Amino acid sequence: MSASFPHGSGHDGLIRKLASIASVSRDERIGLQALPILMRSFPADQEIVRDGDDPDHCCLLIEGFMHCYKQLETGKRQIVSFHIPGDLPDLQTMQLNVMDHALGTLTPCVVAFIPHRALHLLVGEFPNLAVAFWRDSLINAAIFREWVVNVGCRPGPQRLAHLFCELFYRLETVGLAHKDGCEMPLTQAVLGDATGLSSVHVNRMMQDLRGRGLIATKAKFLQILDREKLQDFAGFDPTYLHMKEVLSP
Amino acid sequence: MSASFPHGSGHDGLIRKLASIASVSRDERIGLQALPILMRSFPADQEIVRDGDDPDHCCLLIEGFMHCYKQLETGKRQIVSFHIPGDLPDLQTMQLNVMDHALGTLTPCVVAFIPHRALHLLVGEFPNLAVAFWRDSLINAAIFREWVVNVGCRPGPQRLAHLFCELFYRLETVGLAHKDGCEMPLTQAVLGDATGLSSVHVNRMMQDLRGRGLIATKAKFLQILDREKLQDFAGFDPTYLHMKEVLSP
DNA sequence: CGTGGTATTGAGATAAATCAAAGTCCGTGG
DNA sequence: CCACGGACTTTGATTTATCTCAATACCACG
Repeated sequence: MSASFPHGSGHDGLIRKLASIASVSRDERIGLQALPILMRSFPADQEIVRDGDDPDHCCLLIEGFMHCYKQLETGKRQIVSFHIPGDLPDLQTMQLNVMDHALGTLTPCVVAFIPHRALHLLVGEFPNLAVAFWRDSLINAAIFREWVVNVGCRPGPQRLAHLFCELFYRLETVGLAHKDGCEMPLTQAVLGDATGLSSVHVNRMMQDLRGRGLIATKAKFLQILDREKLQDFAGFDPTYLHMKEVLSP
Repeated sequence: MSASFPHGSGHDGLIRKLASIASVSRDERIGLQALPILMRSFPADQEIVRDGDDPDHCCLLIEGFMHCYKQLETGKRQIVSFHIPGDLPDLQTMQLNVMDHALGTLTPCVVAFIPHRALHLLVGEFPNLAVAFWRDSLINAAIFREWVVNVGCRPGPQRLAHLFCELFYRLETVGLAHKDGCEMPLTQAVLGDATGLSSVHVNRMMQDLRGRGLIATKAKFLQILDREKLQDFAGFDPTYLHMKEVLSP
């Protein structure tokens, strides 16, 4: 199993995730290891959970990029979050019955499905794990807040730059970044749907960022030429990601 | 005490809030009643929690309107949420050490302060209350998502209309709306900071909404002339507020 | 009855959208 | 190995939504 999925089994991924946001005891680890997990692979651009669904399981992303989005009747689409390996993109379905958005793959993905029933039993036994999940939800909410700021009041180039800073930072945290950049398998149309810009404008703003010597792109790789300068330009302050905070027992 | 605060003591407000998102047992109610709560009044436009703070208590809004916002170095300001009586606008400080935004009053407010220490003891004793808090956080996150959509891809008039629908709906839920509208003590500049529009543009878009026969405004009251039409126009679907969902024990 | 904060109006500037056409890249199959 | 097709990126030209600045009008309150 872990042979076929280079980034570890679902259990390992989940334990690593929770350990990164709260301390996890030995018993809790054993409980997590016992969770029934179903691993599945998906092609790119596949809808995994539909808007309006009431799923009976959560997803843990093992490999690939996913996104949450809302499709408006006007034809417009807004991406509200990107997800990278280690994320629990629809954790809220444990507590909220109806999906108010859709969840889909952006690239080919490996996803681990964990039944709500098993998760509820587990957090019933280990309240500390409920706290870890709650904390994860709160960090996600903090990211949403920053996205409101991003689309609400940053000009095009800064808006893209800020998104790049966030993704780089998050990928780094799970060991998926390189020294000078990261994989960025997102088309300009996708970046547009995430930033509230048209794809044509995204293209021009990327040229702007390249012209400023902040980034370079080759194929699906985003090279960050000067991280400090990029962050300053974007007004990026990683505090909102709440990564380096003291872990309480 | 409850004599001086018409909308009930802090304890009542908190119990009502939690009961609206999860079932609360008799013992839990007793535990909540025993919380040490400090009530305070504030004038309008006062910052209650600062960006970067690490508070040791949560706020429960008893009376008035509050808002969460981020001030950018560029001088721009983005409001990321509005809060009405019954809300816990900084509940996340129970789990996240650093405020990544500020919290302030919009109107004169009555706020109940509840120490983290007491809350942590309580949720330690009653894990079900932790779930209720978690659920509240998730509903707030759902509202942030919808705000990303609002600012990201709705045109001016629809954007304002959507915000009005949301506020009316939420005020209704806590019994603070009238049949045909609600108090709306928000200046056009404030509405602009929330929707990512300039105050001048807000003014023109309000005229647009009035011209369409959707709303009317007198003094600080927002009259909703045709709720159906307004919701259709805004593309408003209250699902994301997760109000009517089955309450699990 | 001022006076300060809002709301409104007008005119001009600008960021970003739209539409349409090339251009580039990349995988696939012949 | 090359040619093809489809998806993505880039470019140009035009239109539109929204911003900015500045002036004026309207209240509500002391």
